[in-house]
Amino acid sequence: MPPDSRTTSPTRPMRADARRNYDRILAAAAEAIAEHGAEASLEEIARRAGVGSATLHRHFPSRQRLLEAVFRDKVEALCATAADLAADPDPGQALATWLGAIARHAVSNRGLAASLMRGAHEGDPTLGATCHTMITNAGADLLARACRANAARPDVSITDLLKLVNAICLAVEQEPDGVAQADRLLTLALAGVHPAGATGGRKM
Amino acid sequence: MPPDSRTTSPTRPMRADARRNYDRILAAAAEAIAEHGAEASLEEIARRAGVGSATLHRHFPSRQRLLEAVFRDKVEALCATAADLAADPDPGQALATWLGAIARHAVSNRGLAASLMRGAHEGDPTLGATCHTMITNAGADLLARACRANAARPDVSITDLLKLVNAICLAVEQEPDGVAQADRLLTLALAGVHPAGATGGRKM
DNA sequence: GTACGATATGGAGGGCCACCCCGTTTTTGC
DNA sequence: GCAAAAACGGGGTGGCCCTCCATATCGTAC
Repeated sequence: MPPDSRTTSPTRPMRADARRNYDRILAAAAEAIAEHGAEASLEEIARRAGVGSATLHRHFPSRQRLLEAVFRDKVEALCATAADLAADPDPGQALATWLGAIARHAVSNRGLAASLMRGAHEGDPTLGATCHTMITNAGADLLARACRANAARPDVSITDLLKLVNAICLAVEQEPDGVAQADRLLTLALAGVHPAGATGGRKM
Repeated sequence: MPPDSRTTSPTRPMRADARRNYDRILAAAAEAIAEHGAEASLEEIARRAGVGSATLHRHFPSRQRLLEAVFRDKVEALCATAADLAADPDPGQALATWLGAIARHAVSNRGLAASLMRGAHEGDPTLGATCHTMITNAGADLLARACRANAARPDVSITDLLKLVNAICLAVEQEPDGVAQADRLLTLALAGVHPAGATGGRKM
């Protein structure tokens, strides 16, 4: 959803050329990020979009904003998946499935993990609507259900869980067999290092 | 150990001024990396060291080399810790303790995780002696012992385990309460998401 | 102590980048 | 059509990484 595609709005609708450039930049950014990851050159994106670099910066004041716009629909899809899974008869399984889906998306869409990881932090008070908060909200229910069904430790937070998944994806996203690695590491983290049945706790 | 401090050596010893600059650069790099992480500006490091940027590049042909030199002693300490823990009566506990130690070091020494994560990969065939391989070798024993004591799943590799730890550290290293977060996430990953006693496996 | 060859140095410069300023062009509402 | 508002983009600034090569410094043999 580009900022002002809706015509009836408190803020004036976008001018036609602005909207066209906005879309072009988004398309070019998607391409470039797929090729070079979240650190893709903004100038190259502008070049590909056939737009001056100033225009890019006007539409997306920060790299994070651009990333969020690029991945908005993927994130929405993941949120929808979460909603579907909320009806799953096995809440523990549902949570695991969802985290797996995030991992799969994050590894095959370079830059997504980075986008999910950083909230609207650092003096960018775009209240709500960031990828980070969207995913967090979507996952909270899933985790709560899993907890209630005694399929997840009660002391684990959705924030920690997502941080774990994203950390894994970020770490393996530029390796050739990233998908396989992410899956293996996530499975490991969910099940724990100790063999099933061994004492679970850990002290240091 | 600077490359050629030893006087009896197949390669000629370093010239005194070269050695002085080498040390200065290392000190400046440690400072800068502590402040700005693994992506600290090389030019600023050279500036702080009072040397030209060419000198820095001559001594450390790549950022990775510089990181490895900066963190060499920390890594050696971790390896020594591993050696000590190899005598621990509880191999599972020993492994967990060691991984925790890595996490603590990695979070409080910004850049260490990044240095540990990347091996000598990408056309930099500095056979052996990289941080990555040192840590991997040190951990292999610990994991093998834990496995034998049935305190770790037999199908987990030391590579995966370290990747997990480093991923976590990389993800939280720039947050204010990084140490606490890293510890929480590592504990979670080691113990698993499922409450102790629940079925361990996960399918997707 | 001096002279000389080997070694190390660092400033200048090239290529790339993010970000901003401001004169110019395009769009829109009337 | 027209004027005001909105958007544009070339070009400038400053930062970064990295390399070249004329110069300075060191170690040594005498």
